[in-house]
Amino acid sequence: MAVVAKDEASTSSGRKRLNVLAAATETFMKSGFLGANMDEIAVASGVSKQTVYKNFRSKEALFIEVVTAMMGEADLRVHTAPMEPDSMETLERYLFAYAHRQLSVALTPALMQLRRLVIGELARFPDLARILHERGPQRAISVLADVFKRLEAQGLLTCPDATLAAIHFNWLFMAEPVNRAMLLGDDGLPSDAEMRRFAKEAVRVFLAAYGSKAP
Amino acid sequence: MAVVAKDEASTSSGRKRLNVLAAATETFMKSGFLGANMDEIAVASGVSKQTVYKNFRSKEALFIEVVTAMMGEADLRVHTAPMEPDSMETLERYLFAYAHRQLSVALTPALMQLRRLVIGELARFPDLARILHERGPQRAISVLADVFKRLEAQGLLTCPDATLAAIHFNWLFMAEPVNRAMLLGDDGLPSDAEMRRFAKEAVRVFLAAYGSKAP
DNA sequence: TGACAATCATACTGGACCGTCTAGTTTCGT
DNA sequence: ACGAAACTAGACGGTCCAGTATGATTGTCA
Repeated sequence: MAVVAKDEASTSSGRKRLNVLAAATETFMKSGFLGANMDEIAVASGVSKQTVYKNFRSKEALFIEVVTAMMGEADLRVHTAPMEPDSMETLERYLFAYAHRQLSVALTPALMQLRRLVIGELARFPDLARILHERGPQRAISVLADVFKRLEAQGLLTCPDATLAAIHFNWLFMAEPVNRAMLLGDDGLPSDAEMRRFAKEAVRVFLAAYGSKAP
Repeated sequence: MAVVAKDEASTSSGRKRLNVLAAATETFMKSGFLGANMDEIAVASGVSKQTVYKNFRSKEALFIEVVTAMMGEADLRVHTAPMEPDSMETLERYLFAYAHRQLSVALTPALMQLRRLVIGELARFPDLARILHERGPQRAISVLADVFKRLEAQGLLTCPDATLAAIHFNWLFMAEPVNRAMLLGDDGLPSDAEMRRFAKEAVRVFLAAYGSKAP
C-alpha cells in the first residue's frame, strides 16, 4: 500500500490518460464544449471510449480538467518571477522588458483560444472563468502593484494607489491586442514589432503619469 | 405591386416575426447557439415552429439576425454624436464626460453577454465578431482619434499618432471593467461611483501623457 | 360571402451523441 | 505462468433536436 508518486507518463495507463487529455484539449479548443464529441476524443486519443470514462467521470469533468491543466501550464510560462527593477539600468527599460515579455507570452493562439472558450462557457462553468481571472489578469496586476509599491518607496514612482497604477500599465499595452485577438481571431495577433511598439508607448504614457518628476 | 414600406409591427405577420426575434434573442443570450432550442424559441414566441421557419431559413440565419439586430440597437445607444469639446468648459471635463458616458452605455448586462456570445462563437461566425469589432471598439477609437486630431490642431493635445492616443484613452477606462465583466459575469460590473473613478483616473493619466504642457 | 393565404398543433424523420454494456483480448504484478 | 485488472471494438438505450410534413383552423381581402 506504499504510495509511490509515479510520473504519469511512466505507466501505460498514465500515458493513456495523458493522451486523452491531449486529444480532449485539441477537440474542446476547436469545437467548444457542446460542439465537442466524446467519440472523436476517444478515437483521437487512440483509446477506447471505455478508457476515457475510466479516467474521467463525464464530459463536464474532462472539460474542467482540460481547462485547468491549460491554465496551469500558462501560469508556469506567464508568471515566472519577474526580474527586479534594481538590476535593470533604468526604470524605463525595466517596464519595457516587462511589457514586452507579457505580450510575448500571453498573446499566443492557444491562450487566446482558451480565453474565448472560457468566456463563451461562462454561464455553464463560472468557476473556470473566475479562476482564469484570478490567475491571469488579476494576478499580473497584483504582482505589478507590489513592484510599484517598492518603486514608490524608492522614490522612482508616484502612485498613491499602486493597484490602480498596475491596472493602467497592464491594460495600456495589453488591452488593444487582446481585444483584437478576441474578436478578429489569430489573424489579429500582433507581430513582435507591433508588440514592441505597444510596450514602448505604454511605458511612455505610464511614466508621464506615474514617473517621479524629481530626477 | 406597389412596395409599401410597412412598419413591421403594423401587420400581424410582422408582429409575429418580431416576437420570434425577441424570443430568439432571449434564448440565444441565455443558452448560446448550440445550447438554444428551436422548439423553445417557437413556444416563447407564441408562434408555431412552422412560422419560425417561414420567417427564418435556419437556426444559423436566425442567430445572425438576432446578433446583428442587437448590434444595431447598441450602435444607436453607444455612438450618438459626441458633444464637441469646444462647448465644454475644459478639456478635462469633456474627456471625463466622454469616458463616463461610454462606460455607462457599454457596460450593460445585455451588451456584455452579447460580447461573450460572439466571442464564444468566433469559430462558427467569424463575420459577426468582425462586425462587432468594427462597430464597437474600432469605431469608438476612430471617432475619438478624429476628435484628438482637431484638439491637437487647436494646441490642446500633443499626439503625433492620434489613433494610438485614442487606443490608450479608450482602454484606460474600458479595459479593466470589460475584462472583469467578461470573466466574472454581471456581478463584476462597476457601480456608477466606480465608473466615475475609472473615468477620472483615465483622464488624469491621459492628460499627463498627451496634454499640452503650454497653458 | 367565399376563396385563398397564413398559421396552428402535432407528429414525424433522420441523425447526432452521451454514457453504458458485453464479450473477447492484452498487460502486469507476483 | 497465472489470475486480476485494464483495455478494446462495437453495439445499444435513451434522449435530444433541426427541420419537414400534415391536416385542421383562422384571418384577410375581393
